[in-house]
Amino acid sequence: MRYSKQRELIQDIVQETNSHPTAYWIFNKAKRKISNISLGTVYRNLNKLNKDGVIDIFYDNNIARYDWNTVSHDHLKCNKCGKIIDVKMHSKELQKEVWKEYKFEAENIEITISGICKKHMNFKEK
Amino acid sequence: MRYSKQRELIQDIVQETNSHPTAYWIFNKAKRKISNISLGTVYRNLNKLNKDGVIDIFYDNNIARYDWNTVSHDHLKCNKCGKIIDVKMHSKELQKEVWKEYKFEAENIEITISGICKKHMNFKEK
DNA sequence: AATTAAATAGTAATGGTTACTATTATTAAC
DNA sequence: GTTAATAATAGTAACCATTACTATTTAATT
Repeated sequence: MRYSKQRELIQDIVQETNSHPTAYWIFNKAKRKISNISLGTVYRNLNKLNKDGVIDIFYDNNIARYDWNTVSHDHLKCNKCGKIIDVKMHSKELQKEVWKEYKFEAENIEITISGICKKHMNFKEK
Repeated sequence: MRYSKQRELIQDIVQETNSHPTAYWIFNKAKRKISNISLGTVYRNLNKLNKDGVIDIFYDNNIARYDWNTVSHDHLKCNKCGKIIDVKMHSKELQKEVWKEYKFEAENIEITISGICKKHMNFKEK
């Protein structure tokens, strides 16, 4: 793979945020540095970086989000503010369970927990 | 909500399969009974049935799949054959864990495990 | 039977993503 | 440093899943 400043920038943008950005968000951020960068370039490079194991893709409902964190982990998504945070659940046990119960050889376990984050919880209901 | 034979048919189709069909699959199946049914009608009614709690929606990467099974459960997806099967993991414990560790109030836990199903596993590598 | 409004078919529009193509830029060889 | 080869780009068109729009049909109510 040949060097390109566009790809370097895209990788930097993904690796500098914890916001699990969409391609479009990355595109807009990238435009501040390379004003004529194309959305296609963003997608092409995000896919390339993902195939090379540099970044992760996951789907939030039907839209792709990109993550610098490539080690297996899970997500909490707040239904009030939409924020997604990384967590590590004990999914090793799930892998064992799924093998024992279903003879299924788990390669990837994706857990998305939606609910209400600390910040947006009502401690007292009126 | 007023009766419509289209909605009844769509509900029947979803409830008669374990294949976690897409809207388009349902649309094609429905056409065999109502040849001029419209794809928009399929989508509108799937959403309506989901809001009424009659069926479930979940996302397989970026496409919606529909499920007659509305009680909380999880999915195993085989990377070889694409088949998705329903399983029940012990996610009550995850709910507790996420509360204890992150003070996050889980409402919905979605676990998708991809890997290799029994049928497509190689027991002996050459 | 007449009235009302919800649901439909058909089609256009939308949003996210990929494909295409002429041009540009990186790398390797001289 | 030039040249040659070709990977990557910008810009745009195409694609696919889904939603929105609108005139017409149909179920329910009077």
